[in-house]
Formats: sequence, C-alpha cells, structure tokens
Amino acid sequence: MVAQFAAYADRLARSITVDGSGLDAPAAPGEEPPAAAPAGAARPQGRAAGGRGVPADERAADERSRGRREEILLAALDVFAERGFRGASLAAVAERAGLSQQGLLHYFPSKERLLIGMLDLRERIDALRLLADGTAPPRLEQITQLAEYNAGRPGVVQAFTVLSAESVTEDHPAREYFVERYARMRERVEESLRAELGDRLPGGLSPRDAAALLLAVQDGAQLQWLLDPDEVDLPGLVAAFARLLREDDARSRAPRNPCA
Amino acid sequence: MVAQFAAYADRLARSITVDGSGLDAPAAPGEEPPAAAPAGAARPQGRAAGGRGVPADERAADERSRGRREEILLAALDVFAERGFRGASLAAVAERAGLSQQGLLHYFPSKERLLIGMLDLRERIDALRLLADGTAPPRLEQITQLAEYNAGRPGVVQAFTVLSAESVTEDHPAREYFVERYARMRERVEESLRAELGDRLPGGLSPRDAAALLLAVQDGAQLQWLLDPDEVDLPGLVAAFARLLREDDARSRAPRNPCA
DNA sequence: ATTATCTATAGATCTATAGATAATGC
DNA sequence: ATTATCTATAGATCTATAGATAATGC
Repeated sequence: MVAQFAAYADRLARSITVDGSGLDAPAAPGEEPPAAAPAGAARPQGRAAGGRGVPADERAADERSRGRREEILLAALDVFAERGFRGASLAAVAERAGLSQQGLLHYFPSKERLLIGMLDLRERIDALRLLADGTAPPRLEQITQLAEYNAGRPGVVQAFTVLSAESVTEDHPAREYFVERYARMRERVEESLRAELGDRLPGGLSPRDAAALLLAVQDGAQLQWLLDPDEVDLPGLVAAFARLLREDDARSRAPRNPCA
Repeated sequence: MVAQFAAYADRLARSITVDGSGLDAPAAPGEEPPAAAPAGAARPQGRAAGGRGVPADERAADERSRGRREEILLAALDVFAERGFRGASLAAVAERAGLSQQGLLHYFPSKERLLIGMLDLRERIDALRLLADGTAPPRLEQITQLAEYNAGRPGVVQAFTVLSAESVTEDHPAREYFVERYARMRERVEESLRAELGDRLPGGLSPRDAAALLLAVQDGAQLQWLLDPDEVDLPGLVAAFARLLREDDARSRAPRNPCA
C-alpha cells in the first residue's frame, strides 16, 4: 500500500514543484505505480532529475535541485512509514530515491534534517490543500472527508501514525514538531466546531474537548485501521463520531418542554 | 516519568512473583523511585535476585529464575517506552536490569523474544487487574477509571503508544500481538456497552462502532497527553467521551412523543 | 565556480554466538 | 548437572566525513 501512495505522491510532488497544483488529480483507481527505481540504477552523473517539462528560467538550477530534493523527501516519507525514523537507514532512503547514501547527504546533511525536511514538505502540501478548500474554517463535513481522503493514502497515514508516536520517545527530532502540530490543530478544530455548532455540544462537551477528541478519534481509528483494514472502517468511524457531535444539535436547540 | 513507573512496576512484579497480589497497592504519591541499578553494578555471580522473602520450596530455582526474568522484562518495558523497540538496544535493557547484555541473552535468546515476553507479562498483569474487578463485563465507568489509572503510569502508556504504532511497520514482531489485542478489546468493549446501554446509542451509533471509537479515543488522547501533559487532560477527555455515549440515554428511552 | 554525484572509510553501534567460570542442588 | 553469569568476538549495520570526478553555467 505504501507503493501505491508513492505513485500518487510522486506525481503530486512533480506538480507542486512545477506550479503548486496537482492536488486535484488524485491517483486513478487501479492505476499501477511506476516501477520503483531499481537499486543501484543511479542516473548518469550530473544529469539532474527534477526538471521534466519545466520551462527553463533564470532559476533553472534551483528548480532542478528542488525537484531532486522533493524526490528524496518522498522516498523518505515512504521509508519512514515502513520502518519508522529510528528503524529507517539513510541507505534505504537513498536507494528508494535512486542515489547513493552519500549523494543523499549532499542534499540533507543529516538524517535529522531529512526528517524535518520531509515534515515541512507535508506541511506545505497540506497547507495547499486547505487553501484549495477556501480560507473559511473547515467545517465538520470537511474534516470527515479528510478521513475518506486519508483512507486512500495509507502511506501518509502510516508515516504520521508511526512518527507521531515515535516522537514521544527520548530526544526524538520530531517531538517539537508534533507538540506544536497538535496544539495548532486543537485550536483550529475548536474554532471550526464553535463556528459550526456553537458553544453547547452534546453531553455538555466543550468545543475545546470536542476538538481534542476529534483528533484523538482520527489518530486512534487510523491505528486500528492500519493494523486491520478489513475489520475497521476508518471514514465510517470518523463520520460516526461527527454524527455524535451533531446528534442533538436540533434537539437541544428546541424548547426544553415541547408540550408546554 | 518513566522512572516513576519503574518504581511501581518493580514492586508490582515482585508481588506477582510471590503471590500474584500487589495490584491493590498503587505507588504512594510522591514516593521516590528506588535508585536505578548503576551501570555495571552486577550482583555477585550465582546470587539470584528474585527470591526476596520467598519461602524456599521444591521449585526454589524456578522461582528465582522467574523473578530475574521479570526484572528484565520490567527493564525492557522501561527502555522500549523510552526508545521504541527498534531504537532500544539489548545492552540498554541489560544495563537497566543490572546485568551484561550476554547475561540478558541467557534469559531471552533474542531481542524479539524479549519483546514478546514483555508483552505477555503485561497481559498477565492486566488479566489479574480485571479479575480483581470481578468477572462481569467492565462497565463504562470502569473503563473511564482506567484512563485515570493510566494517567498515573506514563511509562506503561508510553510503551504501548510507541510499540503499538511501531507495530504497523514492516516485519515488526509485535504486529500480530496488537492486531489480536485490538480485535479482542473491540469485542469485549462492544459487549460491555451493549450490556450497559443497549443497542440504541446516540447518533444511531452501533455498539460495535462505539467500542472502536472508545478505544480510539483512549489511544489518541494518550498520544496528545504524552506530547503535552499540561495541555491535555487524559482522564477528562475519556470521561467526556463516555458522557457523550450516555448522553441521551434517558431521553432516547423516553417515548418518542411525550405529548401524545 | 557551483552543483551533483561517487568511492572510500572512520568510528560507533548492535545482535548474537562461543566458550569459560562459579555457585547451587541433586 | 544445571543455572547464572561473564569475557571475547564475529559479522553486520549505520551515520557522517573526506575527498575525487564530472557536468553545467557564468
């Protein structure tokens, strides 16, 4: 399943490099991933890879370099998803990206910087996705759709599930990233829920707690789904929780005693 | 925080070895953990460790060996919590347990077997805990209390958060364990919810989905709590979700149209 | 000159095996 | 004889540095 993601992400990254689009072109179902670069099949020296179809401009070298960097970052996402940060080796990422380990270190001076670079790229991709959805705070409906979207990208889900949990371990380079990411997301989701459902939620739940719960449900459901995709319906679970939050929206707004 | 757990677990393991009790003696708040065995401070050769206060019987050697094994397993839990399975070294576990790496391999012939052994021990401890609570299916209230209990044992929580996520990676020795653990827990919690709340839950939620969601909430909230304990109230979130499930328990049991 | 690569390698781990030594318990 | 340990070490990695080589673009 990781390979399937790689196919999508590969095209995605190319498009982002070129013009920042490509986010509306999900992988056609059943489409075969491109054959992975065979081990040792490094391209001819000096032949940069990123520029397919890019009009040459004054920053051609930059563009090429950026394309290569992103290829490496996508390989890193892939390998970190498969083995975690500690379990992945630079050599494995390099092989996936089709260059030598030392070639990789030319772009990212350390394994840690590679991880940070990969998380930054995902951040930019996600930001683009959100922009495409407009600038209004995301509605509950859209958050639910995210689970649907994620169910088609097991590689990304797996990378984030593995890395976020790993990040709580000692001296993990992504710890700060995840602490801030969750704080930011709690804020954002709280705001959305408040805008959409008001301050009064079922069970006397505060929008703040509901936000944390919604994120918790996503993460927890993803873990169960990764372990047993046939038994666990990821989008179904997230949608069910969303229904719970909306449940007596109508009822609680109705007068307490309809008979009076 | 891991050290704090170690203090508790140490005593716990001793008691379990001796008579299977000790589960009702949680660590006194503020109690200092015993100083960790300093590196290299191996005990005198041939002096087994597990038998403190154990009446000598015909299986004295077994008992001693079991005590030592459990000491090692508790060290393993500790180290795996801190670094994950892939990030932990046998030498680190051995040092924590106060023997050499090769001494450790005398008890567990491989790192994989050490992990399995550790998970098995937790399983047995949890089973004892459940037995102490009686044989009836756990009520929602008790499941909520579990979060409270867990909030005082960050080491165990961290070990399970890290290892369960890591287990979705390639060829991870705990994958099967976690697949089965979650399947089993979904069944058990579903049964409990059905017994307590019936088949009709808020939002048209099925007891099956509610069970998966409850586990997801626990795991997801634990992750956020591990990353930022000051910002995230673990037991509070789980209790809030439980309230959501019970929310219109009374209301939905009432006749649909109270005015008729 | 800069950029993209590579080969070679130092230095640190890491898992696991081999085989020795000492104490315990029949 | 069995059990608990240790020392020594093989063999495999793994990260990162040093320094060479080739192509590109001023």
